[in-house]
Amino acid sequence: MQVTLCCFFFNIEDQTVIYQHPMRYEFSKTEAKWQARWQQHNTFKTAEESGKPKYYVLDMFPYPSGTGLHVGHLEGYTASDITARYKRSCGYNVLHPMGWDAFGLPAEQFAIKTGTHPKLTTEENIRSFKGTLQAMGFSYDWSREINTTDPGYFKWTQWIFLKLYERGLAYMSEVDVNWCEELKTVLANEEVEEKIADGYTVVRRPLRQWVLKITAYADRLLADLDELNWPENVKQMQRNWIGRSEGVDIDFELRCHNRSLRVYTTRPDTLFGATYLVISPEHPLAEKLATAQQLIEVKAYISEAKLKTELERTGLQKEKSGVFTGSYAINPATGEPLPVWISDFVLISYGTGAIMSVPAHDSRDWEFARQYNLPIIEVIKSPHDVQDKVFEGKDSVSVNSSNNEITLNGLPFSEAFERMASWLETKKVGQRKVNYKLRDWIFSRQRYWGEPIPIKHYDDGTLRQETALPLVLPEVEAYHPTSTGESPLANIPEWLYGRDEHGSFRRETNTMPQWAGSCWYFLRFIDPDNREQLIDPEKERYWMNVDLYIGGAEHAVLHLLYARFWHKVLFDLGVVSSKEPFKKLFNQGMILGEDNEKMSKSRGNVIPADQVLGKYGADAVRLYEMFLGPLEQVKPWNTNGIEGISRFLSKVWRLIYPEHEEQATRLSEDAMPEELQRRMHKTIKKVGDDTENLKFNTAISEMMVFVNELQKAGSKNREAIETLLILLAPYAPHLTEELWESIGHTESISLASFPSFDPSLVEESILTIAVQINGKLRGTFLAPAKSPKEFLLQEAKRVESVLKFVEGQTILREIVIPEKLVNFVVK
RNA sequence: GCCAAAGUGGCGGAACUGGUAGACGCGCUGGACUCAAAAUCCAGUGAGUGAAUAACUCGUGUGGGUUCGAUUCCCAUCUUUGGUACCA
Repeated sequence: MQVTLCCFFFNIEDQTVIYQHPMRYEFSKTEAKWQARWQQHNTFKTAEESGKPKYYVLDMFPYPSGTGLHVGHLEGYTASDITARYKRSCGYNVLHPMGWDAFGLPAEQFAIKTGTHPKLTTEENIRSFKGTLQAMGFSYDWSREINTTDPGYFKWTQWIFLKLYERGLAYMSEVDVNWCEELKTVLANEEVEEKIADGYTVVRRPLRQWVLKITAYADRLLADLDELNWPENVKQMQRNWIGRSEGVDIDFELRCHNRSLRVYTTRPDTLFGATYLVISPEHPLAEKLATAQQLIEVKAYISEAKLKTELERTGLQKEKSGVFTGSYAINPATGEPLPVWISDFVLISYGTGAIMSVPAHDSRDWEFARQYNLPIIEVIKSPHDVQDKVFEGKDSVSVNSSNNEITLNGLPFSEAFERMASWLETKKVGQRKVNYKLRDWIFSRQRYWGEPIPIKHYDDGTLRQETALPLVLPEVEAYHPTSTGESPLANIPEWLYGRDEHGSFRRETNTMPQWAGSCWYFLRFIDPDNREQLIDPEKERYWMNVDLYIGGAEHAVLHLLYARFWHKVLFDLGVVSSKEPFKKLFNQGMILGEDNEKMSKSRGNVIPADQVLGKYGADAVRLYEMFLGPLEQVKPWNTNGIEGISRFLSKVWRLIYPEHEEQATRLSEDAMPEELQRRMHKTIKKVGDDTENLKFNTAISEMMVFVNELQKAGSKNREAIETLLILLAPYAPHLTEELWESIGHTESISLASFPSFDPSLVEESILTIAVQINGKLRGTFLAPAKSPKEFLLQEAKRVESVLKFVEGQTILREIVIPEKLVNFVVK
């Protein structure tokens, strides 16, 4: 499998060729041959009409970057391709498509620098990506290729946006956004950390933005997670992100003000222990509550908080700060006056922007109380003195919690919660409330290279939808954002302004974020050329859900949450028939560089795909990526290891083209010896099970065992070899096609059906039984399968190496596990 | 801090529902073939004691426990990775 296409060896002295072997496996020739043939014969074109059951296996489609693909990117694609090929051989009608998530910042940044239209950059990158994917021999149905920047595609992205708009799920709002200085654009909350990590500056800044009301779907996004066959950790991450909590809104009457202050708490059971209230600096009452005496200090604190970046206010800052307003509120349970403080640890965007502090039972409140010398009152029975240390446990009972109307004393958490919540509700000072951490999705970006948001702003302030979709991007001279924070589109008057029967208008200059196109692309693969509809309902019903979705764990919340949200909206619109898009999700683990570090340009440890492909060929790369370890695991690349895979493929080749022979060997049509037959059936079972369960590493190892066996036995049995080739075909499609042809087949091996195994031949007929003394292995013996216990016991006592341990000892117990072992407990 | 996952030879990793730990591959050692090399094939390869292909002891992060028997179950603890971070 080395690059050596022809192995000429010259003798330096007499200049004659002394050895030439033409039938060594030449991967580059063979791979090119079969890739061309598959293309020519449309081998992997998905049938539209088919009586077969369907299987939809999807990769997270890539953003075609300028740096090209590296071996890490190929891991998931290889896994999905093996699955696709395997499912085809099992008789499924398989949909296995690929496309491009091609709107995005890098192409635009490049355009700003060089003036190259992002479209050109994108086209070129796609060409390179596609070349690599085709060189890997992936069995995509390329006739369904889609590109999110194609007007025929984003027409429907815009269409979905308008549907959101019609349903009140897309609205404009002046919001504090995460503004990225360098990129001159707004980022989603979910993107901020990533960009900061990349070295960008992100600040808070108020801007008029389009926002999608994902919070309206919070409950459904949470509830429907339960039915998904997804990795538990991804579901958990989404649950945490949605962050549902059940609590109570409580109104605290303000002394000296004719109004009340509403707080949200999940611990109404601790109300008797509330000793002060805290409001966020952005709270509308913040300044109003300041007494004359405190006003200067309060104002200073508020403006100081404004200047702090998000990072300073949340992140690393542990030390709490705050200022007393001078005002008091009344604790509805105790009637005691509680001082109202302002502190930036209270977030305006969550709950009511105000909290009641129970320092005895909340670590943040405890810290704050300590710092400002506020009283700490125990109301949950604590194992230690709450003056010294906070007690946050919920598995205790209430104490010191009673007044004339209500007592919680002695009650565990849930009962105390219920009793207090009901009491507050009857007193009309509280109300049960469910809150979510999830925020609405800031959806606009001040960029050129994105889907234009199809909305017209009229002079009189009304908004109307664009009627002619797609609304395409105009050509521009320069891609720089405007200084006002508007996208480059604001610089194109011809595009920007217009007039129609409703009056003159200005178009929306914001574009959509990159996530938009990937929210629904899996639907378009089903019906990529439909000009009338987003998707044909009948086709949608046949193909959805995605049966297997493979991609990186980095999309656990962003893409996967957004896509689920859109899908649910489309479900409500009747466009799709299912509530959830992805039935089964699988996250492949990252492949690290040879230095055990994440691959990155700066570290210089990136292994480019084309490089290893050129050196070892697609089959070896495919097999090696899968052999590296469990698919879900993070694992380092090791170029040495791929040699072993090359050797394995050469071994398979030599089963049919033995060394020093130019012709394919003649296969034997005789029946197999029983030993080999058992081996083969075991291999079929193991490879089938493991491939089904995406345990490709052990499937490959099993095939290696089988090949070693065939080689050792020198077997040329046709059935055995053909079986091997079919099992191996999803993994190493080119080599197996070539060998399949050379042993006389005229049809592609991808049309061959996966063999079935005979259960009676999978079990061994002769088993090795272990003999233990006191649980330690002391010997073994052979016994036929299904031997009775008595027989095993009797045989075990005859094993020579065991005798000396038994002699002179009393056997206290005899344990016999059929087909496994015999254990003597002696003394 | 909190949540989740994982710790097995020199390395990547295997081991079904508690039943012979280390499959398969890399690497390494020796041998065959060769003038020589490459390729290929054969044998060996967890550690220790032993002349030994005899035998025994130890061994799945660490310390305990349950069990005839634990990589697998329980408790504690350490480390690593991923996620999350004042969400009241």
